[in-house]
Order: sequence, then C-alpha cells, then structure tokens
Amino acid sequence: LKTHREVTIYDVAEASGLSPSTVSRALKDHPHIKKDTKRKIRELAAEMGYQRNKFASNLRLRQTHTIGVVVPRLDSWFMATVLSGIEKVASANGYGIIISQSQESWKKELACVNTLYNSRVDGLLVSLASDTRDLEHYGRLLSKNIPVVFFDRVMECSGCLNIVIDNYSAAYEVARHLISRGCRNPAFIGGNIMRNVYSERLRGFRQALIDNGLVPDEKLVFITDMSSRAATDTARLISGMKKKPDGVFAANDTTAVALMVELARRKIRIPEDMAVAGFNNEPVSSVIQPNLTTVDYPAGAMGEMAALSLLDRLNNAQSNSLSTIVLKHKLIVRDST
Amino acid sequence: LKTHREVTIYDVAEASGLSPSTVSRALKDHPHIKKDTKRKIRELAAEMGYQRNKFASNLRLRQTHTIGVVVPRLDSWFMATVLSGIEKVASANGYGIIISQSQESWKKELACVNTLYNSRVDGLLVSLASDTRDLEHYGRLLSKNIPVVFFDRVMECSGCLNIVIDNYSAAYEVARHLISRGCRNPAFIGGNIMRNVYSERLRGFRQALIDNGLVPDEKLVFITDMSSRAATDTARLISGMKKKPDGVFAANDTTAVALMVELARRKIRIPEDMAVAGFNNEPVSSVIQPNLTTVDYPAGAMGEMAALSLLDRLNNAQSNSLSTIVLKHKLIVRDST
DNA sequence: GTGAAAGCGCTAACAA
DNA sequence: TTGTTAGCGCTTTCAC
Repeated sequence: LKTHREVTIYDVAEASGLSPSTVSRALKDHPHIKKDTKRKIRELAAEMGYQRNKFASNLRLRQTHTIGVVVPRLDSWFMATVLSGIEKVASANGYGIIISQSQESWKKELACVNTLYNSRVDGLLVSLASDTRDLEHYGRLLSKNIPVVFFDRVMECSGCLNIVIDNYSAAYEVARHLISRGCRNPAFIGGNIMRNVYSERLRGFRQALIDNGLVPDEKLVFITDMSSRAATDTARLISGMKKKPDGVFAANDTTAVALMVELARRKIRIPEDMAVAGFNNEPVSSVIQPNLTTVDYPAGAMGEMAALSLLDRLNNAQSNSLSTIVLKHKLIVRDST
Repeated sequence: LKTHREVTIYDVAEASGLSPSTVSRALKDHPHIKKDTKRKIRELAAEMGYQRNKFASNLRLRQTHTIGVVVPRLDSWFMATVLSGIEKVASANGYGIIISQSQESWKKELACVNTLYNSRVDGLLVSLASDTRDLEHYGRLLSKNIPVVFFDRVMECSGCLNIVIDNYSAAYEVARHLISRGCRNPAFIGGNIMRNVYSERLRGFRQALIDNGLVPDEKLVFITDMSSRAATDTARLISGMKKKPDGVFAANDTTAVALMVELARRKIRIPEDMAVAGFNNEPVSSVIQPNLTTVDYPAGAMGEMAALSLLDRLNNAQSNSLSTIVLKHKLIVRDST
C-alpha cells in the first residue's frame, strides 16, 4: 500500500482559498470560471504536483476513456502492426488501451472479456480465438451498450461492427493467379475453418478452381494450427506424396515461408516444381528467395479503422448503423509463382 | 453515458438479506465468513449478473492491479515478443497491462509516463525512446514508491531495476567471429548511441578490433534510425565506397536483412565479398539466404523476467535490492559470415 | 462566478 | 460471524 497521500483537489482548493468545485471546474476549463482564476489554479496545481485521480473520476463519470483489446496472440507481425495502429489512434484521442491475449483459446478469451468488463472499459476491440464457437460472452457488454468491434477474425453479431477484408475475393484472385501460372493441382494450407479468415479463403480458393474447370482435391486441403512447425510438417507431407501438388496457397506468409524453407531443403524448386503464394504481405515475404507472391493486407490501417470506429460509436451513441467495413486488399505477384 | 445502473454489492446485500460488508467479504473469500453464507452469496451474485466495479475498489484500495508498459514502438518482432511475455506473466498473476508507445520520442515518452501515472498503475515497465536524455520524468513515480523496471533500453537509475543482456560481450563475440572469418575492415551499423544497446554494442565491436590488432575506422561506423530504409541507404553508401568494408555488423537483424537484400541487388556476394552479422535472432534471420549470423536475444524471457521482477517488487516492498539482471545471449553462426 | 453537499461502489476499522 | 459507518477523490446539481 502506498504510504504518501495523494495531492487532491481539496489540497489545491485549500491552498488557493477556493472551493473544490471551483478547482475541479477550472482544471477542466469550464466556461463559468473566470480566466484569471483558471490560470491561478492551474499554476498552483502544477506547482503542488497535483495529478487527477482517474479512478475517482471514472467512478463518478462511469466511463474510463480506456478501450480493451483482445487478440489471439500478440507476437506476430500482423497483430503487432494492427496494435500499433490502434494505440496510435487511441492515444491521439485521449484513450488508453488494455491489451490481453486469448492464446487462441475460447476459454481464455472468455476470461479476458470478463476481466476487461470488470475494468469497465468503454469499448472492446476483438479478434477471435481460433476455437471460439459463439459470442455469448459478449452478450453482457452489448446489453449494457458497451460497443464491441471485431476485426480480422470476426463473426456475425447483431449490434457489433466487423472490420475485415474481402478474404473470399483475395483468395479467389490468388488461386486464379496460380492457375494462370499453370497450376492444375494446387494445395491449400489454412487454420481452423471456424474462423472466417480461413473458411473464406478456402471458399475463394475452391471456387476459383471450379470456375476454371478444375476439381478441388480434398486431400490437398491442410488445416493446421498455422505454426511454423506445422508448416514444416506439411512441407514434409507434401514432398512425400506420390502425386505432389503443383502449387500451394498458404493462408499467411509465415506459414508460406516456413514451407518454402523446408521445400528448398528437400530440393523442390520454387516456382518451377511448385508455386507458392502466401497472405498478408509481411516484410519477410520480400526477403525470402524467391520473393513470395502474397496479398497485401492493410494491417496498420485496420487497427486505426477499428479504433476510429469504436471511438465513433462511443461518441455518437448508435448513430452509426454500419455493420461491416471492408478494407481493400491487393494481390502482389512476385517470383514464387 | 451508460444508461443502465450497475448491479452493486448493495443490490446483492438487499436481495440476500445480508449487509454489504458481508457480501464484500464473501466475494473475496474472507475467512471470517461462514462457508454456507459464502456459497449462497456467490450464487446469488452470479445469478444477478454482479460484476465488481474495479474503480470503486481501486479508489478505496489505492492500487489497481494494473501495470503500465512504455515501449518505443510495438510493431517489431522484438517488442511484440517481449510484450507477449509480459502479458502472459501479468495475466497469470491477476494483473492487467496498459501499453503505450513513445514513438521513439522523449517528449512522447514523458506524456505516456504521465498518463500512466494518472491511471495510477501499480508499476511501470519501460524501454527507453531513442532520444531520451534523462530520467526526470520518472522521479515522481519513484518518490511515490511506484516501482519502475527498465528493460533492453535502460539507463542507470537509483531505485530502479534494469533488465538487459550483456551487449558489450555479445558484440565483442560477433566482432571477434567476424575477424576470425578474415574480416580486417568491418563496418558497424547502430542506432542513437545515447542508448545503451547501441553504445555498448559499438564499444564491444571496437574493443574486439583493438584486441586483435586492428584499427577501428570511424568512417565505417554508421549511426542511423535503424529503419529498413536507412539500412538500404547504408548499403548503397557502402557499396559505393572505393575502399569497401569486408564485413558488417548490424545492431539488429531487420537492418542486417534490409542491408543484405540491397547488397545482393548490387551483386555483392555474401559472405565472400562481405560478411554480414545481425543481432536478435529474429525469425527472418533463418529465412534469408544466406542465413544470417546473429546473436540470440531472449526476448520472451526478458518480458517475463521484467514482469516477474516488477510483481516481486510490488509484493515484497523493497525487499529486493538487485539493481541489474543480465540475461544470457548466444552467438549463432550461420552462412552469412 | 463560486460554494455546499451528495453520491459513484467498494472496503475495513470498529462495534456487536 | 456479521453489521455499521466513514471515507477513497471527483463531479455536478442546486443554491447563492
């Protein structure tokens, strides 16, 4: 427990010979207070080392100027970049962010949401864990008018806002590109298809094959936990097949890169023997040789947009009835295909 | 402003026919309360959708179970990994984390620290901005017994704890390795040498040269902002020199990699024409061809250790008088040298 | 233009 | 084992 008592508005009031209410008003630039008084109080407060106590204020005002963020994990390029965008917008608008990781687990996501609720965050920014089945744990927030914005990994949810890219089209474009490069038998690597990002990419991938007269081979659809390790294993699997795929579309660059490294180790030439495409346009994609064909994903912009939208809902209660915002993606063709 | 009133312990008290204090105690498993009463109250509270209000509690208790984190930027592999470690330990111990970015600016760092102070965080975890000159802005926290732990980018500070690796030795080892591979004229790329991580690495680099009978060439010391862009520029500069260096030690892998990419574009062979070593052992270092020689930096462990140490100071007020913790690094030799 | 006073929800010293 | 009560520091309505 702290030993020193805080400097409060009462102390400032006493020292200035004014009342606490006047001090409180002066400090927040209330129009009813004389300019001169304001100045005096400001100076005195600064001199005394006064710092307003957010808890007392929050308790009174019932709002915290804090937004909660729940992400599956934060040690990926994508999330770090999104978070950076969120933090930038939040802090520019006087909001703080509390971050928690669900570690890709539904159960832990539930715990995170509850903790953040207890912290009385003004709103929530969420990207879903890999195995989250429903949105019940957000019900309480919603019923209390605490806005929730999902980004990247989202689910349908009345009253929430979803921020995404068009994963279906992006994947469709990738697959079409693969086909145009001569692939007739491409493989897909993705994560748990309960998540929109993976199911939509798989759907786009399949549809592109069908639209081009090819038959998707279910044996070439690999669902993994999207770890580098899993990618390496998949590379082994693939390179051991009698009838190898002639191309691979991995649902993120980290997976694509780990795959390429292992394929190279096994003397499979890229793109001659097997074309490889990724997703996200992570920096590593333009480092690996050959440079990786991928989809540019506006991660920073998504973070900023998510924060902006949340702030908007916070300020203009319900004015905004949008339910989905779709950000632009872009296919980037490089040497791996 | 929220419309719904919260469910409070008063509501639960009324509904249960007990007093608020009993409810409060039951909810926190106070030993003086009958087991049966506890159970009843718990059930009732859950049923009524009671969630304790942290603000009221914080206001009363004068502690928040929240730790503030200030980092230069959070969109790098290193920071994301450190943060992941911090979050893991914090949440496992019932603490939340509020994260803010100084954007490498002293001024903004100051603002971050003040905001976090206003939020009454229990303690602070900090990695310094590139141009921070002194630690005055931490003075107030320290005088209020709010513990501050610096990690990675630290400064001497009585009363604080610093968590680092031995940057001097690590750099010394890298330089010695470069020399053992035949380099006689290696270059150094680092950031602002006000920061220990860069000054120490430069110092170790120089000393290794001297100890091996070489003379450090000051024209081959490049101080940049450590952006990829700057690395590319440096590569151009270097490759345009009449008397090129025969090796480069970059103070992080991102810089080393951007450098290698540009050198390759200019047909400089690595390691034959120029050896390159980096720092951090970022994943990209084992993706680039040739794989990058680097120093393994225990980023995740550093995050966990930082959080753990802070919690320790929070719990055993001042018991721990350590002022510096040094984590182990490891030279990793690969094909780029 | 300024002040008095009530109350946000919770906790703990003290009383019973 | 449980209840009473007095704040934690701030904001704001109402009065002057």
